[in-house]
Amino acid sequence: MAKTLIPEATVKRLSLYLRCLERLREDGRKVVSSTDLSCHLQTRDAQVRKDLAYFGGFGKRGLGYEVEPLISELKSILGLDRTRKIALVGAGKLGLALVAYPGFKRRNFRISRVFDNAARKIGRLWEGVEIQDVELSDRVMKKEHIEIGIIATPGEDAQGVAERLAKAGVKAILNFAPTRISVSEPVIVKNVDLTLELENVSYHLNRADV
Amino acid sequence: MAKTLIPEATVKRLSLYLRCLERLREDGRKVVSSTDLSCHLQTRDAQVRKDLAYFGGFGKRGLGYEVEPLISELKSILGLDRTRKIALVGAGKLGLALVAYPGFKRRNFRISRVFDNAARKIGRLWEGVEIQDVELSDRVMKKEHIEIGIIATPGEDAQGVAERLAKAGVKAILNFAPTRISVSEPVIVKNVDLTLELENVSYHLNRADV
DNA sequence: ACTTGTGAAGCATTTCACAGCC
DNA sequence: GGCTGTGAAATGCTTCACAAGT
Repeated sequence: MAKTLIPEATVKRLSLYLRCLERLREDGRKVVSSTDLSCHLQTRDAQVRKDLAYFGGFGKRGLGYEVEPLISELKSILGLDRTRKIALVGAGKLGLALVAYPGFKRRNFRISRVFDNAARKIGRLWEGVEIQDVELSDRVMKKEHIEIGIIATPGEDAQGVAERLAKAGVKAILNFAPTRISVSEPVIVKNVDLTLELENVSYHLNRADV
Repeated sequence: MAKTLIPEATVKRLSLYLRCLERLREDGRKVVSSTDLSCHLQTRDAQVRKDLAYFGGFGKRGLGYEVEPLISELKSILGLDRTRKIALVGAGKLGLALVAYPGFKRRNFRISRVFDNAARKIGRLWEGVEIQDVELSDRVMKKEHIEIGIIATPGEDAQGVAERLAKAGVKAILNFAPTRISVSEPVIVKNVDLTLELENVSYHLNRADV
């Protein structure tokens, strides 16, 4: 039913267009051209038009795109117009920083449950959420229909947690642990490896003379 | 002088090969084939061979690639065989989590300076590093030849910090703030937007029926 | 027999260029 | 005049298929 002919690269840029539009809106802009959008991101104007045209003719010829309606359209396309419940496993420094991260709330992502396996952490409150025993996660997550799981454990625990999350009926997993995970269930898995970008930088520094 | 004919996609995979090889080494493997490597990542064997061949004939026909030498080669290509000094600006929850992140140390990235502009944070110790006034950053960074800057401030401060880092002679900037930054100087800028992946997940959940 | 290295083919994405509309 | 939407061309990346080496 869904037309999956849309390039993944296009979908990734949608989020960037949304950010850019929100900034332009704050500056009071009512209408933007594809050229306006393209010069703030690093791409060509034709790319912007083609990307947006995949989802419908949002623009007006001779004029451009209206900022406010386009923001709404993009939010709807990205599914950001409704709240998504998230459970996070691993209440270490990184995990707790993610729970407090304002960028998630701003996009309607709500980390409503936090789990850990360390007795000394269980029961504590963080950002209004109680840290619970990971053993309870299966039941809680099924009952509350939590869609997304975030893994912020040490690398060696990541695979086990991933399998647990998958069994608990999660539809997507975001893995911040520096270990590749694989799941048999039909779950969307995204690995967010914080060192990858640094390694990439290191490579390019190495090449640029010295 | 540098042959820049190497696809960026290849460079990104190099880091993944390195991780995979280190795991295989722990399992006691001495030699691997391109097929071994490809099935752990999600790519084809020919891709692995082509990627590695860009940098030299590391493999032996009929046999495969020796694990230990290949790990060394990849580290050298990625510039991970020497320590890189990093300064982090923004001692909030995310910033401090990054300072403590073990994955960076493991790859020879050393966050040797931490800066903030909040008086109540300045002077505190974290992971053995003193949090310093961001006003001192220019002088300190130039003196210590710090190559990489990490921005972990709120979004509204990111652009200003980026310009400051660029003037302080940094060669690359990793921006964790949810705001696009741009710098005039010839600096490598990488935006690591933690919400991008979540938004991508949200899009795909939206498409997969409900 | 097994596995690399690589030109050639195939596929995906980006850019060009222009018709169509405001 | 300015700007979108879109086929067609160009570019870039991946996969195939096989010669060559061990």
